[in-house]
Amino acid sequence: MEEHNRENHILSTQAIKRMPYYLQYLKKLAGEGIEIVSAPSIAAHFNFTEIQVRKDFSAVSTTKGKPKSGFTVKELIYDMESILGYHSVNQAVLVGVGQLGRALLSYRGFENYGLKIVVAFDQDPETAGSKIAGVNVFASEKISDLCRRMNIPIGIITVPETAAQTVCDQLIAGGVKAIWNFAPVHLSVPQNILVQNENMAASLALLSKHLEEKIVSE
Amino acid sequence: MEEHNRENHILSTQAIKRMPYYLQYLKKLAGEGIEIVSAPSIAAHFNFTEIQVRKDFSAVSTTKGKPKSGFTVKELIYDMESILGYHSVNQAVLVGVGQLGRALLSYRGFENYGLKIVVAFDQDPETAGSKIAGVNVFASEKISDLCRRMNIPIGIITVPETAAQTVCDQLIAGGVKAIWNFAPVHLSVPQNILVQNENMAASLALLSKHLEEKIVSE
DNA sequence: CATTATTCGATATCATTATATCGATATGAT
DNA sequence: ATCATATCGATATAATGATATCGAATAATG
Repeated sequence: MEEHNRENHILSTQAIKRMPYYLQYLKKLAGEGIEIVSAPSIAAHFNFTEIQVRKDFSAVSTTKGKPKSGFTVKELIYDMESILGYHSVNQAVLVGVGQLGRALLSYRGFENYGLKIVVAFDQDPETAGSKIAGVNVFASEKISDLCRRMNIPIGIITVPETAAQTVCDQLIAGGVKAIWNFAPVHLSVPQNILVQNENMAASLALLSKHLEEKIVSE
Repeated sequence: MEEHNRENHILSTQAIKRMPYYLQYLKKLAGEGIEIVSAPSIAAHFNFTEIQVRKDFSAVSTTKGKPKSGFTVKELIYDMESILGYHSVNQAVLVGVGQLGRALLSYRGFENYGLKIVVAFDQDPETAGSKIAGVNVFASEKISDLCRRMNIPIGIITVPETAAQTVCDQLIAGGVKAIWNFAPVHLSVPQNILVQNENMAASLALLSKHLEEKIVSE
């Protein structure tokens, strides 16, 4: 007799990226009092295929969908939030308190995504010592030491590209496990460290390519 | 007799995303006076395979690489910049002058990527009428009209998620061809309009998934 | 001037991701 | 109760993207 547990359904990288979109929409539906939702209706909203939606859901959901009706909105929300780690909060530090750094510090929404920026760093002695959006800013020399002592798993890099690799090395020296990199450079890191690049130049590349209409689809 | 022109080599979406990284590195090399570069050396730097680098290069380059030596740095830079449209400048408007909007307006680096933000919009009557980083801010009601009159191809959305679809519709009504969306929502648009999402929640999802070590590679 | 080592380009294979097909099951209508 | 229909899950196929293989080219070396 076969056992059907969730572990068979693997969650691909692409699927993970779609989760926040599903989640946002499901929460909106829940807010409107909708309790059951079908894969085809979700697919219609996002312009996905219903098969893809069904697969994505089955990869994260602990319960099955019901033929002819669909999935329970609340359960989907709960399951996705669990999978994405929104129920536990990860602490992060941010390095580089320029315009972008300040914007990220001021964006309180991250806590909904399980991320809390607890400390920031900046090279400028003026900025270091100040407090931005309730977060203390320290001098960059203290990165490694503080990260290690506070056992911080995530580092956010919002420094100019020339400083990015140095900062990255300091974060890793401080024991950080994952790096969210907003500098438009490639960072060299050891195997076990994840670098998540938020490279706007890359997005822009797709944009302008589209405007030239020579692109090959996605 | 077969003709070998560049048109055979198609440029995939993923390859386009890699271009800004190559470009950044190639420019650094050029700054150091390096004139020739090989695929294996580039691959080593990025932790890519040399085959991938070679394929990417051959998809954009007008000239061929030379066995035993490599590619001409200058030519690669020129070809990539052309492909990515950095030589011509696209005008854009930005809607939503909050923290993030201000950060983007202040970031002058976009002009290197062929993007120039010429006008901004905001709902708040205080903000509208002001000037941020040299860019005039107008009231949101004027979006469609101004975009159409100035023939703007790109709209940047940095408003809260509740307002994003409305703004999106206004931009499209104004004739915008591509949208760079920083709001964490799916936008519904006609077929011919490109939406490039810059969803930090999606990146965060991958980050925290990695921290749980349950992820399935990339 | 022949030999060797390195890189190139083209074609082939493999991996990942997305879509299509189809039988099974639940809901609502007759 | 039976039938029609919408949706489900599972398996199969297709598309996209990454990697491996291999002969050809060229620069450096003896």
